Amino acid sequence: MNKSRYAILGMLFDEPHSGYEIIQIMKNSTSNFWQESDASIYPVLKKLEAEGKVKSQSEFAGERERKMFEITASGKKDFWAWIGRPTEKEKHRDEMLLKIFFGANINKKDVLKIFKFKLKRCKDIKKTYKQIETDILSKVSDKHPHKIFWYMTLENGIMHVKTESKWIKKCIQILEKSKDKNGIKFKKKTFK
Amino acid sequence: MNKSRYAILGMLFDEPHSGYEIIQIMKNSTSNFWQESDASIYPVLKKLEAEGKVKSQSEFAGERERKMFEITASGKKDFWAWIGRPTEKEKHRDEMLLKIFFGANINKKDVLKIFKFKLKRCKDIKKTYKQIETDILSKVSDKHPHKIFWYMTLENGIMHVKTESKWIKKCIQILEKSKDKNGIKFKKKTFK
DNA sequence: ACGGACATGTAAGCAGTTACATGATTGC
DNA sequence: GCAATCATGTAACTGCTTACATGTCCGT
Repeated sequence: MNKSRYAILGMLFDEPHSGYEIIQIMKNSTSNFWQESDASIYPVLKKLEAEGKVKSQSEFAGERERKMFEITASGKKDFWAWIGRPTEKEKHRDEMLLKIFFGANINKKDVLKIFKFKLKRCKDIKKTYKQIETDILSKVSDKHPHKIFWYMTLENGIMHVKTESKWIKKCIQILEKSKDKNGIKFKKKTFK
Repeated sequence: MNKSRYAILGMLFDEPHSGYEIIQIMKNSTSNFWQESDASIYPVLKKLEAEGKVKSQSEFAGERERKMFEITASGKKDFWAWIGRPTEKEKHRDEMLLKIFFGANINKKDVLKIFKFKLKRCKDIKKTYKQIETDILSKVSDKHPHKIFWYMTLENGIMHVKTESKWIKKCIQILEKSKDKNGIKFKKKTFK
């Protein structure tokens, strides 16, 4: 339970939230660059409470319980300590790039299919981002201290998805111009 | 053992390699978007062999063994089946973006530190990419069927790292222009 | 003689996911 | 009356990493 705890601590920084709320907030705000599976939130919260980083209090709406968690002073200290530590390099795996890397072993049509499939996904993502911008971010007051940072993370997503689209289009062009290299066979070493 | 197997199968497509060689090749070529820890290669190779996707033959240089693995027809079939399947969305976690998302709870100086730290890392990565381009890629013959695809994956890295740098510089500018919002305090809800 | 690269593996552990389990409330 | 959403959790599994274990060969 290494990084999830800081995501949760950060979510609780301004005001108390229930586990369920944290899940919803993450889905609507950080899912672009940070997501936890639903089930993982509750055990982490439990552990954080045991360590005194958060404290909880149950609210009831009728019979239904809502356990609200509040960050403690010790939790804030942890959060800031994390902020101060150098950000670790993330090992991000890109399955599409792996496929493209092996492109010479795939026929051209299939490579193009991979590109076009991804391009479509990029378009969808771009649309989602634009929607977040108009539906959510633009409605937040400029005085809201978080707004500038929420905007930054969104902008990061927009810029990268545009870059990805540009790269794909460039690759498609290169591919379509290139003669099909299927004729040029590789000398294959095999034993037996 | 889900995706690693295809990375390995792909590496063996043209010619047999030992586990150790695969590790080296990955370090020098796909580490940008795909990496496996050293220890993970051997068990996967073992499993692939048990499934008949690769077959091995030991070579000896004196006492030292080198187990060379060759892909089988069944392995190639698996590889192509993977190529044909839609590429899964990857959940990539970006710790820096998470920190920035919580920027309102951090003092401005520390946010700038996070940006500048990442900017330096971007510069280093860019340098590495350029080195790969001049030291390795430019020396590969244009007729080499893999070259075009190796170039594409490298170009992807270069474009994204440039985008990231651009984004960071933009964010730093925004931050430096903005008045320190520390005065505007958030109404904090706490219980008790 | 010794460190570093070459070479292959095992064991333990952990972070995170999927699937499961339970039940209340709201809206149609 | 039923589906969707609200709400909290557990259990089992899996994929991956870290650390360990062993030994050879080569250059200085």
